[in-house]
Order: sequence, then structure tokens, then C-alpha cells
Amino acid sequence: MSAKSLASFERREAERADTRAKILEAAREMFVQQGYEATTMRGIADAIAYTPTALYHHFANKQALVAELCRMDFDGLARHFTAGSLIADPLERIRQIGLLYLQFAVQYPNHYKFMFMTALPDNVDYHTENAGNPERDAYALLVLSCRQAIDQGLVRPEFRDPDELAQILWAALHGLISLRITKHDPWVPWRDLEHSARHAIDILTTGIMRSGTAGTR
Amino acid sequence: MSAKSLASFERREAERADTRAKILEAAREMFVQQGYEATTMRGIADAIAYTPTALYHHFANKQALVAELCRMDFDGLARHFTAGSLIADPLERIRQIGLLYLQFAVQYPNHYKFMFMTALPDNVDYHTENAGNPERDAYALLVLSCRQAIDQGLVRPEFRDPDELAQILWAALHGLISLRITKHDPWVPWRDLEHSARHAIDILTTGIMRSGTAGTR
DNA sequence: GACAGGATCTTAACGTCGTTATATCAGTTA
DNA sequence: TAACTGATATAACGACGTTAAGATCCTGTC
Repeated sequence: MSAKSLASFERREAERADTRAKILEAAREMFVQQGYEATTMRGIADAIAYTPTALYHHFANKQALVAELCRMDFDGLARHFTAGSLIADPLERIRQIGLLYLQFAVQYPNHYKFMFMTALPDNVDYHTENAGNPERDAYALLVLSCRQAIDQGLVRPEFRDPDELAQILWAALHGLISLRITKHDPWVPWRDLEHSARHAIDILTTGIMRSGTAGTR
Repeated sequence: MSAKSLASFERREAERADTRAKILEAAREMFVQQGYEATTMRGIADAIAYTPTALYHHFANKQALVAELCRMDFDGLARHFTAGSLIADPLERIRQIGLLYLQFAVQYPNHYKFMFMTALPDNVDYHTENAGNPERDAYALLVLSCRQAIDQGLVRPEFRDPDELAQILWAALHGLISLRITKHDPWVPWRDLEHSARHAIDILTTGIMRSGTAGTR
């Protein structure tokens, strides 16, 4: 392969990456504004002046496209958390993680909906190589904080399992967020989300703490 | 209108109600087994040997059909709770409501998914006249229990709002349930649902209680 | 008993979706 | 220049929710 051919090969590859990025960008915008179901392959193609078929040369199908967006969003969430990973006190850090999580959900509700409220088929694998790394995986960060809280004797002895603890804490906030996203009826007189979330975090950390521990906040 | 015509009129009405019930029954079964999206009007029609068009003479569209099922399921949930409404102590009753809620979700996961994890368009109204009645509306029962707990001085003074309290409690369990329904990946090492739910209820009630109150369970 | 009216159901179709088999067309390579 | 390769387009398939137009059958009236 000549030097020239190498250069053109690289150029072609760059072009390919470019249209791929354009597809993702258009898909992200449509998805964020209209949600998963309302976003169609035809619509994405229209937005960037391609035919629907062209998308299938860059992504196997709609799910693969959407899995790629998902991957990027999980990375974004992890980055959203790095600021909070510095606080030393585990319980205080858990509180901060909760508030950052809420902030992410409020800021990007459709991303949130897609990341945590959409069941993807089993064959779709959107996990990065960062799984388990607390600096790149938000769940791992939460588990780590729980483990430290347990190890430092801050937690009631009934709750020795950091994963279970992390799941309970996560679920409490996810429940508040997802119920509001899903059920916007007048049936339930919803209270202010951030206010409720702060109270929930307060209740949970208090309920977890070994009685006599300082920091009722 | 003669006596005979009245009788036949009633018979026709009964027949109509009968096919309507058949549609609902088939729809429920398909929905419970395959979920909302996978259940098609054509499929329901096939199951009861009608054409898809026939369904539209009984329900305006798929959403209306599904709203009717929803209405019935909310009634079922409320009935699921009447057994638990008898316990006198409010906090203990809240614990029992939580466990019954979990039991319902485990027993009818697709009903649950449909009732609490599916966003219906705003124009769909599936609320019965029972809204607000603690004996027929599960949310109202939970709010009532929270209000009684507050009134009896069992709750920390920060949490005076029974609706907010009810929403936090509900959300904590809903989060556990819905995350497991949605995210069945290997990314998170999920713990046993019932075990986690019992711990969550324990954490929440402890976190809510005015310190010094008896019944740490 | 014949006949109009209305309710119930069917036939056939429309427009949408995700997806794919086939064709086209450009740039690269030989 | 001719073959090759990869990106894009055309046209179509089958499935979906839904609907317009007709068929069928029972009812009540004359």
C-alpha cells in the first residue's frame, strides 16, 4: 500500500466516522426531544439528508444505534460524578452522589428515561470496559462508598452487603424520578422532586446509620 | 317498547358485554405474557377468532382498551390491600402495605409494568370514581397511614407532609421493583428482591421515626 | 310476511414503522 | 482503461394501528 493510498484510506475512514457522528448527533437530538419510540430511523435519516438505508451501513439496526448513544450517556453520567468522588466522609459522599444523580436526571430526562427506564433486548450489550471502575462507573462508585461506610462502622450491623445497600439507595431515587417521568397524571399530588429527593436521602442515611453516629444533618 | 323487545334488547346488550369481556380477557392474557408493545390488536383479534376491526366497535383504540385493563388492575391492587388495612399501628401498617405491594408486583409483573412503568398519553383517563377512597385506592390508603403516623407523633417533625412521605415510601419500593424489571443485565449484581425490599422498608421506617419511638423491629 | 333501520362484524385498504435485496455511482487500484 | 470496493439510493416486504365501505343478521313496524 503506497503512501498516497494510505492517506486516502485514512481520509475515507475519517469521512465514515464523520457521517457516523452526524447520525449519532441527529439521533441524540431527536431522542432527547421526542423520546425513543417517537424517534424513527426515517426521521433521523431525513434530518441529515440521507436515506434510511444509509444508517444501516453504520449501525446494524435501531437498537445498536441506540445502544451506542446509551454507552456515551453512561460515560457522561460517570463524568458527572467525578466531582463528587472527592468527599472523604462516605455517608456525606453518598448524599452528594444522590443529589448529582438527581441533577443528571432533571437535566437530561430523556437520556435518563432511555438509560434506566427502557428495557433493551438481551443481545444488546452497551457496557463499556469501565464497568467496576469507580471513576468511570457510577454504580461502582456508589458501591465503593457503601463499602467504606460499612468498613468505618458508620452503618447498622444489619446492612453488611454494600451491593444491597447501593441498590436500595439507588432504587429510592430512581423510584422518585421514574414515577414522575411516567405518571404525570393528576391522580397523585406530586410534591417538588428535589425537595422530596433531599428528604428521601435524609431518611435513608438516617435509617442506615448506626444510632449514635454524628451527622443527622 | 314491548315486553318482548325489552327482553331481546337486554339479550343483545348481554351479548355485546360478553364479546367485550372476551376481548378484555384475551388482551389481558396476551399483555400479561408478552407485555404492552408485543400485544397487537391483530393478535388479540386472532385469539378470539374476530377480525381486528371488530375490536374497534368495542374500544376506540388500543389505548382505550389498555386503559380499561388498567382500571380493572388498579381495582385489583386496591382489593389486594384491604386485608392490610386493618392493622391499627400506622407504622406497622405501612410496613405491611409495602410487603403487599411487593407481593402484587412479583405476582403480576406485567400488570405492574403496565400500571406503573408505562406512560400513557395524557388524554387517556383510567381513574375510577374510587380515587381518594382508602378502601378502593391504594395510594389513598398509604397517605392515610402516613397522616395517622404523623398525627400520632411517631414521625420526625421534619416530615409533616403525608403526601410527600407516601411518595417517598412508594418510590423506594417502586425503584427496587422497576429497576429489576427493566435492567436484567449482568452489569449489576442484583440481590434478592424480597430481601432487599424488607431491608428498604426497615431503613425507611427507621429513618422516618422520631428517635426514641419503640419498634425498631 | 315484507321491509326499513340499526347493530355487529368483515373485507380491503391507507400510511407508518423497521428492515433488506438489489441497483447505482464514485473513488481507488491495477 | 477496466475491475474492484465501499457508500448511498431505489424499491420493496411484512407488521403495525386504524378506518372507509360494505355485508349480514336481528329487531320492530306496517
